[in-house]
Amino acid sequence: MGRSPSFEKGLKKGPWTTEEDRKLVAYIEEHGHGSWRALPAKAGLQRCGKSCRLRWTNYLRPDIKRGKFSLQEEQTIIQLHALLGNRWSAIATHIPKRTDNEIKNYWNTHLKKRLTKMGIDPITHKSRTAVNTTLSHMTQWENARLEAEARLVRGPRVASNFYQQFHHGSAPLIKKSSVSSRSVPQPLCLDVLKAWQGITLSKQTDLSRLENFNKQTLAVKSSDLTDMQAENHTNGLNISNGSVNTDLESPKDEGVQNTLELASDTIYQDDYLMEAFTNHLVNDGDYEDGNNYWSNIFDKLGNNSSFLSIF
DNA sequence: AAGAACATCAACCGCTCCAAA
DNA sequence: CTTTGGAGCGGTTGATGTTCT
Repeated sequence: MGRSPSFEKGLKKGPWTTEEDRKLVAYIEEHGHGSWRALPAKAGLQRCGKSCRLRWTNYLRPDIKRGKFSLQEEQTIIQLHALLGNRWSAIATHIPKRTDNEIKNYWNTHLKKRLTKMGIDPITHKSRTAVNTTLSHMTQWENARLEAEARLVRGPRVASNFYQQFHHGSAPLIKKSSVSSRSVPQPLCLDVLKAWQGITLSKQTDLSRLENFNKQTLAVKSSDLTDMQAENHTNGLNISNGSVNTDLESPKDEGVQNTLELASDTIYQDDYLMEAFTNHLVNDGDYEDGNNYWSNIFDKLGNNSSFLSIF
């Protein structure tokens, strides 16, 4: 096999000229990109299809925001990277108008260095001087995350069955990307975490510190709020001022609160949220049984319309 | 002022995934 | 079931710009 490199076909490489950009944009605006391989000839470009696709998706597409990353975007990238690792395309789906390439570059040139300077390992997102207890918490979370993602890889039916079992609904559980058929379904565990962050964060007295991140990641649509408020106190949840609160009271909730109080770093507070999330929803016995894992989640959160909309 | 060192980021490469034949 | 080719992903490169000595 092996495809011929573009230079063997006499195709141009390197930086794009404004004339090439103009041709590419004009063609796509009129015809759509269609088959990328066929596009260059039709558009009158001496480029390979791959180069055209890259130029379009990373630079010319109209729905791209360029320029400096905001603090909020930075925090989101760091938190998503802690959760997803170097899965840039997955991270990009959660940061509007930014491309995976741009996020990857920004991580490699700015954020990674900054974290290193702060004494934080950019791979594990742990302080290099972290004590073993933190390590074990994060190991616990990582195991939980990998387990959940492994289930997703095995197939969406796993979660779907739970949903059917508890709610007899027909809403799809896996978000399918509208952009690409190839895209991996977005990890449910991430979305669940987001929802859970919204809940646990609302219990903090110092909510303002993370308010922006909370609003962004939970992404409660204003249109959902009415529905949510109508379901006040369903499953221990209630809605007010755009955030989700919980009435759940248990020794574990106290543990969550105590854990949160230990967190001193704004960005890395999510480490503790992960731990809180893991501890609260997943005890050792339950977690070995995937059914209990998901049924716990749906039991605690599933009747909330906004939460369901996440799926 | 000059050139060395460093930073940035667009673009490329090689690989995998997946649908269609 | 196997093969093929299009598309997308993540890692890396290299041209260009900026800062430092």
